[in-house]
Amino acid sequence: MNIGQAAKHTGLSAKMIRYYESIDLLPHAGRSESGYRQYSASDLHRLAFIKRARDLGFSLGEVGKLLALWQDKQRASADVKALAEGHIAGLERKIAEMSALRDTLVELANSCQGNDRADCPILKGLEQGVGCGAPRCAHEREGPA
Amino acid sequence: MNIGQAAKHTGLSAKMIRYYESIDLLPHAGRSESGYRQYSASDLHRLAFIKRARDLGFSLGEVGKLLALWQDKQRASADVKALAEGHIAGLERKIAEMSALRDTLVELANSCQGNDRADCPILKGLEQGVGCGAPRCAHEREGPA
DNA sequence: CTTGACCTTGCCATGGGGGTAAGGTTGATC
DNA sequence: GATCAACCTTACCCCCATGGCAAGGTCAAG
Repeated sequence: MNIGQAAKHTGLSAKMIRYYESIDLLPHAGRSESGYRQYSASDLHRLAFIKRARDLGFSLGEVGKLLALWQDKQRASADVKALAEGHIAGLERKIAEMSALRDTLVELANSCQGNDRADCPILKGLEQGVGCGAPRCAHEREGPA
Repeated sequence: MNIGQAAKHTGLSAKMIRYYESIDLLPHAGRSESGYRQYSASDLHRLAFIKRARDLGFSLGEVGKLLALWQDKQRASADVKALAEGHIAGLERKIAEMSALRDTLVELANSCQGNDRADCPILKGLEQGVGCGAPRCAHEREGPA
């Protein structure tokens, strides 16, 4: 099977399949006489695994670790669980940050009349400093990090 | 004031201040005789505005629009509000996506014993396809986009 | 043989920075 | 006057994950 067919079957782009090979997330694909990459059913299986892990938001580095654990029949399920839980923690951190930003913005937007007059508390908030729970927002905190 | 001092006062890095200038988010800074960038109080004001908008998660493109609205004394507050609400909607979309991913991962992780045995439902889920509400996860839906 | 769909490699771009090098300036100390 | 550290300048390359484009090879159908 050529790369285009493999792409269609897995939902990945041909470009990304080549990229994954280039960063050694995939073994080098076999080649036809004319140099076309050839994919077997087990290659498709691996590609589909990668696709699903990416869809769940794992980084390519994490996907690599998951693939290694997947291949390793001796692995402990605790290792996999730790990886997943680390990813969950990262997601929850980001969700919390974004929720804090959203809340601040909603407050600002609610205080803004949103009419054709110039007065706008949103811009005033940006001008003067507005409460902000995000980690990047360090200018109003005390600690070093 | 030199760029290092401006950076300290605003919480931005000198690097980013130069970058913002290079993409015309800032007017070209004045220069000393020896070529050092010089920043006035109003420059600092503008930099602080940018910093706060970035802290609230606005993209540099959005920051540019906010700056234009800020400068425009004739603007309608509705324009600013629309920008903020667009950003809020984007945040909420991302939060929803990430929450869906988190929920899926939590389910998988909960079903995993996390001991030293090899059996691991997380890897099985990745192998066989696991429910996924994210938009990138198209392989199990029907519509085109 | 031509056409068009597919494949190959390679380079550039994104956003929002970080790092690092090679050199010029400034100001204080010796 | 020399030297040294801290600052500044420009100009590159790096990250992530991906898209796009260009120039050329291949393959199958007409």
